[in-house]
Amino acid sequence: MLKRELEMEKAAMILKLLGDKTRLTMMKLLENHDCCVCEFVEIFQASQPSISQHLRKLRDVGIVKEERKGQWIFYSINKNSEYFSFVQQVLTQLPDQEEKLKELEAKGTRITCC
Amino acid sequence: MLKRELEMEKAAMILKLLGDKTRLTMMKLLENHDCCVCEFVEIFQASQPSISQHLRKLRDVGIVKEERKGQWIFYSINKNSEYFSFVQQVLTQLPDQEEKLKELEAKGTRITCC
DNA sequence: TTAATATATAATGATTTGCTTATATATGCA
DNA sequence: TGCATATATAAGCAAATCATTATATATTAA
Repeated sequence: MLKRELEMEKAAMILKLLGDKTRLTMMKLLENHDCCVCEFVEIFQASQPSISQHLRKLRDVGIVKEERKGQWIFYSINKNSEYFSFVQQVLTQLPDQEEKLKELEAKGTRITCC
Repeated sequence: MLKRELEMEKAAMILKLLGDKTRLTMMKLLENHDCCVCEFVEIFQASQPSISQHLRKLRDVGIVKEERKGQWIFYSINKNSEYFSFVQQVLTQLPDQEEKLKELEAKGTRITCC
């Protein structure tokens, strides 16, 4: 019973996090590719702090993880998160966002060094 | 391309709506049963305006519909909504909330007249 | 070591959200 | 008709959210 309440609370919390266009698109992109912060800045044409704060929220609940690679910090989906399958199921229903990465590659701003 | 953007925007909007414990639980309850406003008031131990306002948000985007039955207004999931399958997929992953309705029945406050 | 690049964090402010209180509307019943 | 019940809406307020600006930290390269 406590569990049931808790689960609903947690699910609502995750959905609220995903209920932002920027974060939702980030997650969809991360579904297939690790990305670094500056790529997101470029993709969303947003300020670096804004992107950084969105990523922090996703990281704080553990649905993404970060890994430094030299100068860059790459984000990826945390497959060990207790929310992983829940999140994944939501993402499956979204249109893919490959185009956004293609645009980066076209501009030559995709970070592929590592 | 416009479509892709639009879809993400819409998906985020729906997820934000579902990203509230009260609304999310409402939707899960409605998955299997129509409910009237006073039942929700009882279940959530919330004020009537608060419940009414949550329902309005769900109705405004069309994922629930209302039907007056005498004195009461019953809400149900709108299966014709363009978001129906999206919402349904999310709900499937949540623990069922039958217990909440059982409690109402035990208290004799479940509206079953119609 | 210094400068440049990538990222995070803190502080601030505008907007949004969700509740409360008060009031309006609609239905059923005496 | 008048009253009780069910619901919706409006107004006001506190808390949460999201962007911005400013600053701090970490890495790389000169």
